[in-house]
Amino acid sequence: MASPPPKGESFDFEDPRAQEAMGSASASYSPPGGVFGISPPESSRRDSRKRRKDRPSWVKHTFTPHFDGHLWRKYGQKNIKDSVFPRLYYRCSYREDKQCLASKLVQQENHEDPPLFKVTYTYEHTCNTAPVPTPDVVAELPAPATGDALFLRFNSTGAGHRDAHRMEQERHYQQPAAPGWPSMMLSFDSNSQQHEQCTFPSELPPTASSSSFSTEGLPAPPSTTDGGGDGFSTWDSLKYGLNDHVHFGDHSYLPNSGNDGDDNY
DNA sequence: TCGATTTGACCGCT
DNA sequence: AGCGGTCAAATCGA
Repeated sequence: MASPPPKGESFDFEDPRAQEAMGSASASYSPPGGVFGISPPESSRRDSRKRRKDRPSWVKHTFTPHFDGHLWRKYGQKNIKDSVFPRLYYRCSYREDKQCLASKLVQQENHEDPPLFKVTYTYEHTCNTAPVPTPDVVAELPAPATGDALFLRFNSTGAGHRDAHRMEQERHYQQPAAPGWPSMMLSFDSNSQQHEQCTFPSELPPTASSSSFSTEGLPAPPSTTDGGGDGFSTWDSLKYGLNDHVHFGDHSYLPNSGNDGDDNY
């Protein structure tokens, strides 16, 4: 995921070298893989477990670990000592196809509503695949006078995606909608590889989060004939984002985009 | 039938 | 020795 830590989400490097590579910049971000020049592990099982510490890794705290703009395949789950929640292991779906070594560990950290997840990423994506379908949608709602706001803007050539059902499954892991969920401000422009995101807790009225965010002004939901892929449509993306509070993060990285990096929870 | 997930086992690391 | 990350066979679902 080559993306800068969205505002409102903390983002820390576990590997000191990684942090060093970030440089001054909390404001800039580079794909660790390219920065560190660390060779991928050998393909053999034995070697793949070697020198674990040498692998670049960085940590991100997020409410929506399952939807970060890349396609992940779960390959393991483990109960961790001293942790109530199991740790989930994912790697890039294109691991074989494109020798993409990116992987991530997802671990829920608390019972909050929404629950906070710690996501540890290892290796940068080398698959160069477009992040998850970025909808050809521009949907904006005027911010209510109360200050509660939902702002979505998607500008993208995003093609349909094939991994829809998995997203569907993953979204079920999310907590059900609740008043405490963060509302979201999000601006997307995949063409320019830019996005900004800001999540923050608020007492978002239901009307602002979903029901009033009707189909008005939006393209009609695509037919279920998955001509454009497996059905994980722009429409679905939108619905998930609004109703299940899965937001669109880590769409891409932007060298000069804001990276507060240390606004932890 | 094929691809994704689950889960027990293996093994590196501390 | 115990913990944690990964593998891979079994299972599940579309």
